[in-house]
Amino acid sequence: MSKNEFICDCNIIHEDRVKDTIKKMPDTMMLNSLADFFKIMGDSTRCKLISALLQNEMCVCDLANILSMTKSSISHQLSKMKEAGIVKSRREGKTVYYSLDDKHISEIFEVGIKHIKHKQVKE
Amino acid sequence: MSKNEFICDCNIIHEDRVKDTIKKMPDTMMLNSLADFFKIMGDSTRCKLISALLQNEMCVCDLANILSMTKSSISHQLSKMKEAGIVKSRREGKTVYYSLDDKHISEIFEVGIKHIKHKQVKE
DNA sequence: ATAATAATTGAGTAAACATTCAACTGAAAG
DNA sequence: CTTTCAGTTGAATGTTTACTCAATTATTAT
Repeated sequence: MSKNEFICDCNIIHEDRVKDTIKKMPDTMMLNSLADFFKIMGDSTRCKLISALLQNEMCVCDLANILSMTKSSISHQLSKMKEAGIVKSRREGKTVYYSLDDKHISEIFEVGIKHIKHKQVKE
Repeated sequence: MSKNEFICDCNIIHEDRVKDTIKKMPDTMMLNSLADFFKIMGDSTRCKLISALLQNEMCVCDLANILSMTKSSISHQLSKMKEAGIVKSRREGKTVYYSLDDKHISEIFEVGIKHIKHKQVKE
């Protein structure tokens, strides 16, 4: 394999390791989906919404009060989370109730907390 | 509790549920840390780096080749990931080897993939 | 010493994104 | 029918952030 096959600006150091790694890595689509998913989790407003909805199903107004934010911003975030398959909603008269749409979310929260504690130990 | 105690622009609908939820939610610091952690995971370059490092310890040059990106951008990302406690590095001569710094990362990846499959089923 | 190479760093730029504001829907009550 | 309230939506704004480019550091070899 010549150096020119590589697009980047440097010489390759460990060809075998590189080839082996590329072979074993998940496909790009999966990695992009994963990144998109974590991107949705990676915002403190959305993390707060998730942790609230882990306790109870609630309406936009409730959630806005809990986070001390406007209904508008909460609604914007909920709609992103809904599109990402994290929450679902049901309407009851004028009120729209939101709840989590995936049991894995609590699992992901727990593992995330584990990581944070792992990090704290090292400091 | 009067409506004025709430800072947001709306009337409260389910006081009991709101109070109960606030009581049970993790503290703000933990939720912010969680969000920061997921934010680091929420980028496709960093997800690719993680999935490469799940296979092998590697140097910046290897990783740049695998991702077809410049050493500079890889180095920038690795330094963020290091600060977040996700990767660690060791120098051997001119070469710096990176590897994952937390066993939980693979667990988080797996749960993330579970979520994506859950979502795909619904579509 | 000097050259060469791996990696880092800082400033600059363009894209992505969270919140605000104002206007608008949809449903229930008078 | 019109008023009221919960929620949504789109445009605008300010911030964050990923990548680029150029310069610099650290290490090894000549």
